[in-house]
Amino acid sequence: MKEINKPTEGEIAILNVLWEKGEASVRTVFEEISLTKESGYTTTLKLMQIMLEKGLVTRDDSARTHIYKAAVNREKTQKQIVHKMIAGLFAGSSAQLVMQALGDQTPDEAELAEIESYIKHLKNK
Amino acid sequence: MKEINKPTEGEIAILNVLWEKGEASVRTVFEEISLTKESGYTTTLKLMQIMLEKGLVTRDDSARTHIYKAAVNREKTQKQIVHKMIAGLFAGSSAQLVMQALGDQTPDEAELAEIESYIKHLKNK
DNA sequence: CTTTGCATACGAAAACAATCGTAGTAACGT
DNA sequence: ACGTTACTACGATTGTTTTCGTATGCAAAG
Repeated sequence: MKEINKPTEGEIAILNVLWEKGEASVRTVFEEISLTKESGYTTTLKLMQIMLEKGLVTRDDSARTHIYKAAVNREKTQKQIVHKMIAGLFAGSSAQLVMQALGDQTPDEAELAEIESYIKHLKNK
Repeated sequence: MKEINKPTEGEIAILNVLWEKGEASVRTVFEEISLTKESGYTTTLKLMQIMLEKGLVTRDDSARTHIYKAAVNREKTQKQIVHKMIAGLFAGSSAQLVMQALGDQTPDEAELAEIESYIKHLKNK
């Protein structure tokens, strides 16, 4: 049975960089994260080491500078978190979440159209 | 200055009960929470006392049994959290969140229709 | 070769969250 | 009136996450 390893907030930030870039060194991740958050290099390093232990990332340590990759699937992880959120905050109604999300910061036309067609797709099932 | 008081998970569970019921005693909240979670009465009590300090709830302590109310707006709080999530986990694309939410656990026809009409509404703006 | 800089490793503190035990007290049933 | 039950208060413990300081090693530049 696969254990549900809910990444922490700090871990998610790191995963985002790895998902985005495919792979990255600690420094690269650190610099990316530093853009929005204030903390030291070794903090990111430590966090990534912990994530390695947890199996959230893998790394190639054949070279002096280790290169990390996400070991968990992006969509799957997102789904986990969103699901938890729907359950906890929206009493199981995904519609509520959706409308909250849409109302929050209206997406552009293209995005709306995308969602619409996705809904059509769902209805024809 | 508007405080960025992000409630913790345990606090959200309590807020949900208060939002749902309008107001409630610790015991009422505790019993509601006990349905899904295992922990002691005083844990809920303590948490609610902390929430009072943080300003997340108010209470009427004129009677022996204190009655609590949520002090933060439900939609606003949901919005805060969802927004944070979109920013952190979906790189600013609410459409992605929406589709993740919908794909996660397909909502029923009624919900889909509701969302559709909501999108139409957004487009005509 | 030596200095300097960038890497990793790791322990430990700090910050935050959740849990519980115990004490004190008001209310209630009998 | 008395024992039992239902509350609140609050300190202390435990658990988790984040943060940093320091040790150590390698490698490139001078």
